Amino acid sequence: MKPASIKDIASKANVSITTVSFILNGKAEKMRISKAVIEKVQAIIKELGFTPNQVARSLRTGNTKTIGLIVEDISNPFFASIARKIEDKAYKKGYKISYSSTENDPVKAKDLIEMFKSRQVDAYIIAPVPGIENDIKRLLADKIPVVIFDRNLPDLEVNFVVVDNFNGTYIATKHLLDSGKKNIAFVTVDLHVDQMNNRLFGYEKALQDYNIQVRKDLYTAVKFDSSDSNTNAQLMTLFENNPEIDAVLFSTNYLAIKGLGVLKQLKKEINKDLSVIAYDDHDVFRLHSPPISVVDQPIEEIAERIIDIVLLELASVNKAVKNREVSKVILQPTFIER
Amino acid sequence: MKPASIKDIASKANVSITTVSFILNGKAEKMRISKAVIEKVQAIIKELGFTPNQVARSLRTGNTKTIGLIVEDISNPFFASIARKIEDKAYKKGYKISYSSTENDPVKAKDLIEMFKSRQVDAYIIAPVPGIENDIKRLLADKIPVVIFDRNLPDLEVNFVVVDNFNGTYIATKHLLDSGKKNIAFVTVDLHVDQMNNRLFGYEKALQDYNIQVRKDLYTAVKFDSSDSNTNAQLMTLFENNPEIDAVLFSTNYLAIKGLGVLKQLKKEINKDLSVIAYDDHDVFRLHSPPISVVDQPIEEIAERIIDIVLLELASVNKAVKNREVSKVILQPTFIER
DNA sequence: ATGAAAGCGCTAACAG
DNA sequence: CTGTTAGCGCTTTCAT
Repeated sequence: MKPASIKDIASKANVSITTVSFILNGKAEKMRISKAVIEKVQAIIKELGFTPNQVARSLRTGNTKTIGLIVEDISNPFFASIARKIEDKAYKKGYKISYSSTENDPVKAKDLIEMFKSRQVDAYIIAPVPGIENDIKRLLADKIPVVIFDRNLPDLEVNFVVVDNFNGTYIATKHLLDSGKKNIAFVTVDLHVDQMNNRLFGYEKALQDYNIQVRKDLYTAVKFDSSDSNTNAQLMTLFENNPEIDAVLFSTNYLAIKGLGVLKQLKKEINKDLSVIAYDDHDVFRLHSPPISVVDQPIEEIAERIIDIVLLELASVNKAVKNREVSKVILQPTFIER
Repeated sequence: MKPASIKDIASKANVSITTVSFILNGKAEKMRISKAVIEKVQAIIKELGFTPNQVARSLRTGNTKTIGLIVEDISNPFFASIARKIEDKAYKKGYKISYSSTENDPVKAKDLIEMFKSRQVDAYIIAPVPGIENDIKRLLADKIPVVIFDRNLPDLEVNFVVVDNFNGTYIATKHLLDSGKKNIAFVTVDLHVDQMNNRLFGYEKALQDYNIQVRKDLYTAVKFDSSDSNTNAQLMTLFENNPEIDAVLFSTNYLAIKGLGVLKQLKKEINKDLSVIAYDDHDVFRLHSPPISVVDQPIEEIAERIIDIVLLELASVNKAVKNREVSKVILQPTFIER
């Protein structure tokens, strides 16, 4: 049985569909529709369990009450937590979230934006991959609200919410140096995105500030889509070839998790043979014996700022077309010593 | 600037919109449209970067190429991993995923189904909360594909993919008993859903099979939305009041993670003072010192079976209306000894 | 082999 | 205060 339509409601109530539509959209008051009619119509709506067809509504009004969320990988706890928070707030405003994972593939990312576009999502929340700048530019040109996060695209005049990655590794490295470490390794991922670059710079700058030479051989970039065994082999090599390493800073949580596995295999004793700092907190680090210090990103706040900006833009999109300033939010990471 | 419509393409190519539509939908051949026209139209489509408006298409055809995913909490790694797998396969078939978290609240769950319905999603993947049976029944009555997972609703004739929860705790408990444990505590969550009930039954049955009496005081049910500190206090009490506990089985991964924190505080030494088994694997358990044994659910396979069933139903929904048998998939957990 | 036209369900300008 | 009506962009039947 097909669901009831506005027409059915109208005929059953002996009113026009306009009347029903107005009541549905809370414009009954403004249109001075009689209380009696309003109540009658609402009773029938309830009786038939009628819900307006959002697709038809979208076609007519041009907005879908849907926000597109594009991240690298929704199963990464960092993104999953943000997704959850965003969903929560969006839901309260009647918005739904459609998500997609780019796997850091610009082609897929472009394709996803295309798909979302054809589905007419009202706004985009994107953790950008390199090479996607033009697609985002096009969105912006069409006055569609966009917020990017996690990574910034410095060339783009777009809302963003990022964490100060440079400072994150800077304070972590400084901490290691202050506690007397001399040979600090840095393990990162082979992605030349703004955020990873800055994490490297923070590490290097701290070393320089302490007049310690940056040693290329203590720096390892693991390929993004490297297999588990390749990653392990690469890390293994790093530690075996450089037994003088007395501390290691991992630039992502999943690398740190892999690294801990490798160190365990090598029977390196953490805090005795060497110190470990991870980036992005995770239960693993808190419960590890010994616990692992981390650079923590304020996930809740990231999510909140993102969705606030989106909802703000969404609310004002039909209002004054005054060119709103873009929001540039840079949050500070914190170092959690354990 | 508004995006191009099929009309624009048609007029620019001097053909009717029908022709364009046929070409768009791969029906050009069948309609024997000349090659010249096809090529001309396609060139113009590419030139204008035209993509069909999926909303209009949906209104007309009644399908949105969107699947609604309703879980308890998308940020839970179990659900996030499944979400990722499902997204992947769905994407390849041109489907997008809209997700929502129920927070185990039947009211919210109902509301979500309502929202998805009004958005005309083509199919539902649901980790059901109690009290939602009727809403699912209604979906089924409307011949909308539904797959439920994680928890079964025994009263419903609906596709499901679940893991044998009874057997999961049974084998874990048996393992503990075989290694000579006598006072095995069971920590679970205060949710009387099929899946949690079965985990309790598996534990109890194993004890009975070994002629060991089930002791109520070694069983603790933490409230679902209990605060961290309350949960910790409750666990603390359990271990302090019952120093004879020589093993503990946690029925969820997040409870086990909290439990490990508490045991750490109590300075209990794992594998010496007592053994610990968790439910659902997690990096935390693998990397823990000592590593924690777990009952592992085959996440990949769960996701695969779910999406396969959904896509199958979606593909056959317009075909013969023969009443397809519902798929009942029960997967086996494995015990990972560490 | 191609075009005209109806209509999916809804909103909102306009007319009474 | 309420009704009529014109689309939103697309698919598809029917006609040519």
